[in-house]
Amino acid sequence: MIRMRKETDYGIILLAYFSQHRKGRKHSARELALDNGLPLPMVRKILKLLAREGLLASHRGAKGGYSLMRRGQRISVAEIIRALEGPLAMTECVEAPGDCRLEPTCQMKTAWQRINDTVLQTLSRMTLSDLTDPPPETVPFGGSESRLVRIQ
Amino acid sequence: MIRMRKETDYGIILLAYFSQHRKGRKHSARELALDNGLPLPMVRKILKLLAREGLLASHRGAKGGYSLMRRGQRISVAEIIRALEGPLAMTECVEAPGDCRLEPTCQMKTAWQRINDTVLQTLSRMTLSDLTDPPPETVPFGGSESRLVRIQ
DNA sequence: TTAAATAGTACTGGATTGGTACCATTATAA
DNA sequence: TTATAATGGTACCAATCCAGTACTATTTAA
Repeated sequence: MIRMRKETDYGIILLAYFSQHRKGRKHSARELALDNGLPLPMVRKILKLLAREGLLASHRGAKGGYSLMRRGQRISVAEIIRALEGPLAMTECVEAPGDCRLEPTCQMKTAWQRINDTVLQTLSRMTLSDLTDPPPETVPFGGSESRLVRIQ
Repeated sequence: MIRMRKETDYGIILLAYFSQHRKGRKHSARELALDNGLPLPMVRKILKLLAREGLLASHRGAKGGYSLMRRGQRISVAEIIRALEGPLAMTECVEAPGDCRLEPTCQMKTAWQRINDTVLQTLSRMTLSDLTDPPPETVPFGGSESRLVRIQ
């Protein structure tokens, strides 16, 4: 499966909403929940996280809310995922080297490291605004500053 | 996190073991568990799955065991993952279009589809033998039959 | 001073996961 | 023909994880 957590899924929806509105604009948890059809308590939880991780700025008090810290073009999907689910680590040995009992004999470690890096690269190349305004090309992501690399 | 299941992790270790031995050679669950330091019942469970999914051939009876159906170069990591955890679907809407309550209003669907495709492509490009005998290049995976594509 | 907002934290029921157990079936070989 | 070594299928269990909720404290605008 390799399923995203709902938190992350929702988080991306929320951030996309921000990125589609005027840059500095504040949105409250209530507004975001209503407009996106998401459960308010979840939205609250997620926004707190995103603020703590530095993707959103929070404004307390009446007429408060959250605003995007950077423009959508400058926030990568990888960053969002890391903020909401922690570092991308497809196996234990990638996240906590030395913890896995099998590590001394297992020959997969460097392979996993590379798989991980590759997936991470893929997700780092996609920005929030790519999500809302899909770039024209069909094959792998990449905006204007793309360079050539071998695949397949 | 985006963590692999232990089942999948172990499964890849097991398949790599197969691919490092002579092609048609049979290995029993017991042998595999011992040699790789994995719990026998888990190994049994995984082997059954891999056989059902067509990656391994099973040979019942005494002196039985499992053997690889194809050579390591012809089995991709994506395939193994799919066999053990089902189709790669980072969100609900990718796996079961129409089931997500948010789908009518959510604008992320095509984006997720593309993220998914990209990650899947990445994993499809890596073969079992790439894992055991890492290719020299550092940047994204790809064997000899590579073609050019834009990234970054 | 009131109301509207975020901050922090704790909780809960249900699903998923890692791991086990057991019995049926199949095939080898003495 | 029978004992044994193997897989096939299925059911089970405890522990963890996850989606979602609740509550209280704090901050700020009007």
